[in-house]
Amino acid sequence: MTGTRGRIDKRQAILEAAFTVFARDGYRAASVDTVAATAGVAKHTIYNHFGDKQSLFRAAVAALADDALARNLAAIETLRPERDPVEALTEVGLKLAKCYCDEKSWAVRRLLQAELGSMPELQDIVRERATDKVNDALADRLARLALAGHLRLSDPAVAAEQFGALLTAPFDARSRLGTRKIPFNELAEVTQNAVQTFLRAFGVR
Amino acid sequence: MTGTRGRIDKRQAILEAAFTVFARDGYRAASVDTVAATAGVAKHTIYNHFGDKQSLFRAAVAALADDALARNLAAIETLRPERDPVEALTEVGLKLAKCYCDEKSWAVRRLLQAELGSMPELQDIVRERATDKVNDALADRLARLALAGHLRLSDPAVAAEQFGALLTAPFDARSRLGTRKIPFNELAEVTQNAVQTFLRAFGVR
DNA sequence: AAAAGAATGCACTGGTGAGTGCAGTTTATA
DNA sequence: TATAAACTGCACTCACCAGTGCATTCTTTT
Repeated sequence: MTGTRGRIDKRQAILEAAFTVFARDGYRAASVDTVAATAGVAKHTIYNHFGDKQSLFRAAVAALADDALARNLAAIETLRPERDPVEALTEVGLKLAKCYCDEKSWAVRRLLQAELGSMPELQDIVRERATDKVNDALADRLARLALAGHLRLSDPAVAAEQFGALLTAPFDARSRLGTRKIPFNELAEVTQNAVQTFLRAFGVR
Repeated sequence: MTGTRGRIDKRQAILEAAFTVFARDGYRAASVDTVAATAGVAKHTIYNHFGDKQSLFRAAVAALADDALARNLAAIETLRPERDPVEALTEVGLKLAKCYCDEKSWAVRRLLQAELGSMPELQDIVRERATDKVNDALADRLARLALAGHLRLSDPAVAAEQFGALLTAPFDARSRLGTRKIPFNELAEVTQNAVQTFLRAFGVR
């Protein structure tokens, strides 16, 4: 009666393979046989663990969303009110930009958007696990910066929304929706631009 | 030898039906039979006009991209340097936001992103026809505003990029990727926020 | 009116993929 | 060591769908 119900290593291997294959081929074009082959596992094992293709997909996406949340929150932690706001915002911005431009992040967003029609719950899975929490955490930190006298803002939620917008939206075009890898200096440039504009609008100067 | 080669009305009906079905079901899940039925046309007719499923898809997406471009450019026309910049930016912002939140726009972006892997050319089709031109046009107008002394900016391209970011990115979250319809007052609110922040950063005050 | 071109309906091929059934093997637990 | 549970390999069903072939029926042009 130990915790090895379902042989965790296999389950993990399946989840990783599933994400790889789904990300490469898309949900519909990916076959369960391919996932099985990639994971080095019999097709039956997959059906034992996850029941059907949809559930496997949901599980894979959820796992990735958890990952992404952790990395984003870790980045936001860096934003402490006792630091120099320019420096701190730039560092956090760069970290968040890196998260956003991660290959897996692109894949999750792509899969999510593609299958929205057939599996609306996906939206909530990802939003509850990641997006919302990241925005809240960022808003909290910005509020503390404002309280410390480093920013002048009326609504921290809006400020977080806009900081995020300035930081991520430019990459949609620049990386051609994740097709092209963004070189580091461009990452830094966009971050720089975002922080500069954000501080021009909300900084105390 | 008149211009009716291919019976335009049928071709048009097919394109519209194709887009409807693709947008609803996604590229792979949509069957050519369904498109034919929706268009009220025999399957053969589709193959006569477009050759195969992929070409039909490309044609449908391209047609929609042309539409979107026209609407976006029309919106940007409104941005004339002799007008009051706050008013002008707000009006243009609202129009652009409306374009971005249009149901068809969401569908195009969804389909595009979903099929990027299997049809990379799509990216270029849409970018050449719409995105790039819109950005350029916006940058041009912002440059003229700056020249007229209404804005203080070093790089109009970056300014356009950021105005676009502030204007569109918030809707990704707020409309849940196009799932939820944005009520007008929220559209106005986001636009308001965007213009306000943009002018705080780049306005002459 | 005749001929050419489009469009239609229907049946058919060939391919693919989700999910199941089964018989046998490995691994862990008691 | 016995026994249950998990895993494997393979074959099989069933459904769906892109694309084609053909005989027939409009529609347009000359």
